[in-house]
Amino acid sequence: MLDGFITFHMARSIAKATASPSVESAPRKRSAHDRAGVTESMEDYLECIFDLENSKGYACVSDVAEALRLNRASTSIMVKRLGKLGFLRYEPYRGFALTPEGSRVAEKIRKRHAMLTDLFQLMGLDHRDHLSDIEGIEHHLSERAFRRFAELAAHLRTHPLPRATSR
Amino acid sequence: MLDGFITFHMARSIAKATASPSVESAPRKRSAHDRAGVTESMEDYLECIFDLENSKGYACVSDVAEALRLNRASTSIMVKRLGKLGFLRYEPYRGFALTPEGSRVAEKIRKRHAMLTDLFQLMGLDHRDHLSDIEGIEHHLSERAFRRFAELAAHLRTHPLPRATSR
DNA sequence: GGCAGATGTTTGTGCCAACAAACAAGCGTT
DNA sequence: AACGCTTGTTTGTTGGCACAAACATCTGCC
Repeated sequence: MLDGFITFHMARSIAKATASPSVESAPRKRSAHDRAGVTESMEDYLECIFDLENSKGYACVSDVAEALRLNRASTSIMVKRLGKLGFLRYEPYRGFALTPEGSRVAEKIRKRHAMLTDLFQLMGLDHRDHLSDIEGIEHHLSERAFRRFAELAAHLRTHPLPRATSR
Repeated sequence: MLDGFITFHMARSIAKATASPSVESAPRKRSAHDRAGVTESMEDYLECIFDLENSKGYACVSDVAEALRLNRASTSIMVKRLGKLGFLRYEPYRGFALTPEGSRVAEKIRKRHAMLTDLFQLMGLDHRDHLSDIEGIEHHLSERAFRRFAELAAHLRTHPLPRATSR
């Protein structure tokens, strides 16, 4: 067993004399998120609160929890934390609302979400089947990439991509 | 202060009588990853090990740690875990190597990485400036979306996208 | 054969983020 | 005023994943 690298240490000696490493060495932000202290999770909450405020005028813990399919407890804790961080005006038991800063973050994500939904549609991918792709990607688009992808979408609208090969 | 929602409970009563919620309610996989028990982190490790095996013939804890800019301790622990999960053949102090299953996962990510690098390039986005976009996105592309994006890239190669507007 | 330095592993901590269960507050009804 | 339902909060636990520091093992070299 493990015969695939019986020569492990042998190989190491050889490598020392020959090859050089440096295969990959990106800066790497662990756990993805963290653009200036905002985690993906926070972005999700903020986006959701933003949507709720826009659709029914305000958000409450229970609605956010339900929309995100999370526990009320988790939501309450996060709302409190987002308050402490300045993304929400928050008063225990009284409610909460986005601050301009929170709104800014939420809108950034919402825009990415909308653009991606659009782009997927234009590529012939039903956005409802690809919600998790979209939700995954939306947190990882830099401003530059976002703008360029938006241009791509605009281009595809006038110059449709040929129909998918298979499927 | 907080005057923005003094009418919180009032609003709630009103809402009860009028609007309906259901603003958003996706299935949502918390923490993104988790395609059959493989976390993003694991995918990163596997991809890295894959690259190392392909470039110098084998991988060791220190190289992986260095490539991912992580602690040797973290790496050691994860390697052990990946072994237990069947992605690596692993013997303490002796070394490790990808199993076919580990290879499969790693290659899936590597392909997505390569495709995205290509796509970004074709869109006029220097992939080196957008490594974190790419690394973020590569974990979130379903097979279907991946194939379609690959087709998009192929198309862009023959039908270049008009130059970026501003920047 | 034994030591030093490199490499690998274990242990103890910390943080994020989820959950369940217990508890608190607000509001309507009686 | 008091009960009960809904909503919000706190507490205790869990799991992932990172780190530093302590410890173990291996290898090469004398």
